[in-house]
Amino acid sequence: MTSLPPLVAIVGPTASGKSSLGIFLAKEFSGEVMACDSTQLYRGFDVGTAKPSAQQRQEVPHHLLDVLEPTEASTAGGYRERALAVLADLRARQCLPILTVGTGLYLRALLEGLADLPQRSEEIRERLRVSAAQHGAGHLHEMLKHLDPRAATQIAAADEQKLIRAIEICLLSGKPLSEVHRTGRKPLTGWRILKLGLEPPREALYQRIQERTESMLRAGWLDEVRRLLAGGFRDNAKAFGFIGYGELRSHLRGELTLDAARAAIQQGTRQYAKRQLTWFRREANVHWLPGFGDDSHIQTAAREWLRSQTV
RNA sequence: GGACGGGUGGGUGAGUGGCUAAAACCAGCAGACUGUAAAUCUGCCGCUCCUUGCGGGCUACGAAGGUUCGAAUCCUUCCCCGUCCA
Repeated sequence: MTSLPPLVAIVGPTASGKSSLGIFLAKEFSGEVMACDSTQLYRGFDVGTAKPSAQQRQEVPHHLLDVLEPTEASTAGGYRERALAVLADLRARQCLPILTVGTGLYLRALLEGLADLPQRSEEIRERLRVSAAQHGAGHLHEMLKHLDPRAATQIAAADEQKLIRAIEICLLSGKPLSEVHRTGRKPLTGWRILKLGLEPPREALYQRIQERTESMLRAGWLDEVRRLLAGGFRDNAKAFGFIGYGELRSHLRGELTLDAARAAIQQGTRQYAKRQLTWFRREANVHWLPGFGDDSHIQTAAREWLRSQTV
């Protein structure tokens, strides 16, 4: 009854095997993989972001990897634009898009659209930050209360990052945030969205994170960091905030033992996986599979489900 | 053998007679999140009962006794750990 071409989105926590499942499904259904991950966008950050290998990328075309320099900032809006371009291309070639989704916000931005919000302004942010530092805690929240009382009730007084964004929008648009939020949101149309979720048992997932960290280190993660540091861009390059990169840099500087760095990475990754699960649980219409994406039973189940959806 | 210092909830660690189921931080769990999202923030966090209440009961600050209306906090003995002296 619907003739719209399907679009598959695989959601799941880090280390749940989204890439493997994506490649498997791409082969089965002659599709191509689109990463939906804020970190894999960055060139040069490969091992630590668990980017698909060169070989995997040869087997199946991958999109939205390696499109940013470490010093560039990725944003949900930017991702959406790039993704729309890729989708147009895949549609023209009648390829099945398969998104491997680590970054829930980016998927939502793509599927549901973003409101017509002004982009960030570093000048305003700087001013707000200075003002916050001068006036102390609670100041930004008070400010937002004046600009948009409704929005203020939804953002915690301590959440400086979100407060700044909200105030920024009010100032730039001249309207309250809660009003602007309701305008201009354009959901993705022309595709039939099929969402698959990977949710392995928590203990197994944590075990896998443990092991994957080890194997990333064996695979030359440290050398990668060394190379990036030699690249000489500024310390505050956003990508160095990704899990592990900061820790390994500290280790290379002799501030952290490798054991401590490894433990911190594993812990940070577990916490990240948890947050991803919290986000994805709210996602509507996800067909959940209770295991890892590289498990053949799960792959079969995914394939059968997709078949049943795309007859 | 002697002299000090110390043993607190999963961890670090505050607390020297009642306001203490015990600060703070970490870990853990749950949650929020429309342009930094691998980010940022929130709640819960001994066990248990129900009529879910700033409710009740039980257990808890190395162990055992004691003082006191009341002890993690004072006293005694014992057991551990650290440093120093022999």
